Amino acid sequence: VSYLVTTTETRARRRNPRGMGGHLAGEIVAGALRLIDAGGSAETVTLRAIAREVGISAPSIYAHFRDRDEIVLAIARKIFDEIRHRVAEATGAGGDPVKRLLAGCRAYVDFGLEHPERYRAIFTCELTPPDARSTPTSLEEFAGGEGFLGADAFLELVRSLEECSRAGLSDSSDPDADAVAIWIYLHGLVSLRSGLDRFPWPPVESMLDGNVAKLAGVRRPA
Amino acid sequence: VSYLVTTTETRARRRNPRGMGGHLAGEIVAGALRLIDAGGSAETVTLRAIAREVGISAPSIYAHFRDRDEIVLAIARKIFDEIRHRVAEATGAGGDPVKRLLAGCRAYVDFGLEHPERYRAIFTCELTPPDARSTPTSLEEFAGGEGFLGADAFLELVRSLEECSRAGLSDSSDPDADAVAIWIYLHGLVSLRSGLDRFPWPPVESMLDGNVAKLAGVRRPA
DNA sequence: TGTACATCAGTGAACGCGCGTTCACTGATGTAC
DNA sequence: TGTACATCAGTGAACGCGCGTTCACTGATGTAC
Repeated sequence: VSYLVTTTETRARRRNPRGMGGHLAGEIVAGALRLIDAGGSAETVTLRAIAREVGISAPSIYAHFRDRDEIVLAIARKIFDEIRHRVAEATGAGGDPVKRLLAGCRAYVDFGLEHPERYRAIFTCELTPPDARSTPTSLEEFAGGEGFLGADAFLELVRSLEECSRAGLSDSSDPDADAVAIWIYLHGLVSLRSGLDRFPWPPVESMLDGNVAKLAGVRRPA
Repeated sequence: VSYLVTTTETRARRRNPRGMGGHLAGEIVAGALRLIDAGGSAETVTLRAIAREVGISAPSIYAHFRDRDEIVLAIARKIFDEIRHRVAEATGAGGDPVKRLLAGCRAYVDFGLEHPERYRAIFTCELTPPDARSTPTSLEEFAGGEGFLGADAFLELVRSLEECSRAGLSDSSDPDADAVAIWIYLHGLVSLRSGLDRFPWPPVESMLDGNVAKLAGVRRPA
């Protein structure tokens, strides 16, 4: 006879004190993030699995979220916030514009490679909140609205490239278009690398700076 | 009283003639592809949904596939074959090496943008067949094995870049690494564009050739 | 030419499961009198 | 100080659903004699 010992994880959660019931919303999002980090795709992270992870019953979630979609949206917002924060921190760290552009790109890629499941999750679920309906025609208009949750992180990139251009450090004739190209490269790097872990990738450092510099029309840094 | 008319789609499928039962395998893969094209993620394409689409009962599938995973693998193989074929066709169409490199990239991207669901599907499901277990250390070793179903299409890219280099048309000091960078760019272009359809993307033509040329270290074509 | 039989392509019913969501509820904690 | 009551944080049981998979089967078609 063999036993399958399911780790019941008795996890003696004690209920929040009176008036602190709102804390559960945070615990729910945190639990969902833990599930994503554990390798589950955005679809494996079910409402019931979250409840199990947090240590509550499934119906308890409905006091804090209208439905499953609202949880997914909350997770996406949180992940995007994290990316934006890390990129902004790197970009604002000082140095000449080229250095700051490259630091921002590094921060973006580092986040993606450190948290491949989170990065993947935000591109697997719906990225646009349901209330954003109009179709923008310019970059500014797009970033101004709430069209794409990650718009801020991307705008940070555009701004640093424009700075390079203004400082005469980039011969980019169209910074907006080149920022898009860089973003495409960064996204491709993260998603291809973490999707194909058996591929003999060159080390990140050797690929990133040089290729971003090429796309940005920037003289290679020393 | 309101009726929900589910299009029962009586689809009078007649059984395959004697000895032609094997045809059903093809119909199953074709049906699954239709489901993917219709917008379903790789997980929405369930065994029962496929059976419904093809017009057979669910158990009939087991005569041709061991389980659901085997169908998914068959689909992935088919899609990769299609990409490889289109890239090889474009690369082999003639012209100077740079022209052929760019044509190959265009073919890759065109496929991805024409069939965003198919492209997404192959990167959502497991890409490595279960029998490939060793971990390669070089590009050649990787492409030699069956490690990644899409290896052939990528190798096509490496070869055309090496040709450019040999013909003195590229100042790439490391064609393998630059081919990786290009692939990353192409993948990023396809997957970001088709994931974010509300973003004001510049037209493909204006982005592709120029940026690939930059990454390849190739003098911009006229 | 007729008939028994094997083969083949595919079915229908059933299984146990996990899902999202609903409903009426419980039991601890603070508050008013 | 004691007690009735409202509020709050969360439950347990149940619903209908679609899933992958299994099992024993059916009914048409070709073949041997």
